[in-house]
Amino acid sequence: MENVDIAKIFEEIADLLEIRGEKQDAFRVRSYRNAALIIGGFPESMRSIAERDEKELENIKGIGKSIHEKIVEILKTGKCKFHEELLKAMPPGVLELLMVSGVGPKKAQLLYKELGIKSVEELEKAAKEGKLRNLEHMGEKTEEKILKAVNELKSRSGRFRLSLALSYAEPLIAYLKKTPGVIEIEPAGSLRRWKDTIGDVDILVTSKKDAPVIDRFVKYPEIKEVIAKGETKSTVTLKNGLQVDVRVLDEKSFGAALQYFTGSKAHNIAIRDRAKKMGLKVSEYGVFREKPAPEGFNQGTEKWVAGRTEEDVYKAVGLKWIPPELRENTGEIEAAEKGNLPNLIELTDIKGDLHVHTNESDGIHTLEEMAAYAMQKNYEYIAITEHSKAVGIARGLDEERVLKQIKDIDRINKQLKGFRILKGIEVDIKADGSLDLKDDVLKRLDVVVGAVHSKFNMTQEEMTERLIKAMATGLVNIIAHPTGRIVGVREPYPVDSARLMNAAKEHGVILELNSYPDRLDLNDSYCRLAKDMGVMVAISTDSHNRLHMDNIRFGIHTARRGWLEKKDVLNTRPLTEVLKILKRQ
DNA sequence: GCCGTTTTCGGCCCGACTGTTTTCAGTCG
Repeated sequence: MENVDIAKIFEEIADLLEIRGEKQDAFRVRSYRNAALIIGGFPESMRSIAERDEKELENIKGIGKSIHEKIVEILKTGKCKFHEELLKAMPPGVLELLMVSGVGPKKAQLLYKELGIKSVEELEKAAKEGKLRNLEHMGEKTEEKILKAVNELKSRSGRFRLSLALSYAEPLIAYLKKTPGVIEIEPAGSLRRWKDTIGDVDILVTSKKDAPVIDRFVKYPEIKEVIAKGETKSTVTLKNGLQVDVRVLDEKSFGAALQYFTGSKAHNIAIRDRAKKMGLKVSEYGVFREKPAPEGFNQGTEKWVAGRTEEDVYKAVGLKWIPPELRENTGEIEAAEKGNLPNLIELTDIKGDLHVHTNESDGIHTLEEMAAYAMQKNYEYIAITEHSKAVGIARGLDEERVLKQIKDIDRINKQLKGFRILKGIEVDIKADGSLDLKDDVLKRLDVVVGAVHSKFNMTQEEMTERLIKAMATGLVNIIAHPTGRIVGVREPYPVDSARLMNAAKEHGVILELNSYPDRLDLNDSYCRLAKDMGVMVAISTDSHNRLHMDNIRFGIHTARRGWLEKKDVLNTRPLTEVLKILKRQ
């Protein structure tokens, strides 16, 4: 039971309570949803916290007595009695109805109560038969909308990877920029927070009065369907399935809107809650001070106090500006309050790349070409780390070819000034935890990256043992693939992260954060855990061609999401320090 | 169900859009 599984149970409890719709449940629903948000985004697993000390769970803000007990119950038994009871009273299919856009708890309840609908299929059937239009607050249009949404749900492929969403959003932004009267245009939402997957794209625009922003937006040729179109807001679906929201704003409220639409939801709720306690109200239009109603009036007045820039908004609620990547309500607000925000790593801090392939194994460019591109990026060094022989499909190197490459690199290094190619390898960690190349050859290299390429279906314990054994050889500097996660394709292979990191610390091993936009080996929560446990991280690209080196920006933003600072990352250091840390000099 | 610079009870984030209504309920972000 990982955090996501626990979060899912609480999310379902919230849904079920909401559909049940008893008045006194409304705020319980919020509590469960809030708990799901917090647990889902929590940097450490509930399991390892509970193992250390169950009482610690109660210290987490948003988790009280009841939810604390339920977490312990779920960890112990794998399920939650309260959840099961709710499920018994409500056919599980009714929950599915919430996945249909336009159907929320109230409609789901109505559909179930009045028509006995308890699955998406039944909903579709009833809509086709024209049975929905007779229900309260529903008509023909609702019926149509639901049918459309059901089709949409059937064809929807889920969230988009960040890199893909960027490739769709950038041309659209360029298109909108050409609208006469546009002043400023900025993507917000999870795109701005650099989440590794994106549900939809939010674009904010400020413009002169009456600029035809929305009118031009809905004419974008890539649009499949306009879902909503108002004066200041419009929602569409693109042909590729991506949903895009555009909001047009006054300059005066641009900062407030940027803050609001950047999210995350959990962060915003916390910010608004905080503001309220200070007698302020935060909306996308600004920060307002509420004045009490004068004698004889029902309603007080509001005074606009901030909103032009994000800095102003945060300042108004007594906080330092918080980088978008941190806005998940996982401690950043408290840190901003105390002035303890991390000084996040920047792209320009990176001095080299420690995981690069050439055409000697499965890359496409030569040693010289890769080095030249790295120099162009103002790097001081790169490490050439080919696959080893066990990875036959990638033309992995055996001992003999490694020795030959060492000679090649020595030769090229002699011709280079102010730049050095490090001799390395991405050695395969075999199923039993042994390494794929002989010790004496590995010892001759500057850097050894260990990686798993086979038998991903091991149990968590077996996989953790395998990695720890490899670390214990004392020959591995950097461990790649500690989660093996491919965004949207494969969930992480199971590793006991706390144990892994303890072992990394013990053996002086560094964890690799792979910058492939869809192959995040270290995700943000692992980064944060690594930071908390004092384990160093290397942000690498695993480049197979020279342009892959540009992917470093995805790694940087993942690292920022994981609160990493310059000092936490190996390859922000100059070459001499790196070699010292790798204990090769 | 959670929380506390409104502290153990009484609050709990805010606004736009749609479709149904004729002043509003539901959904979404």
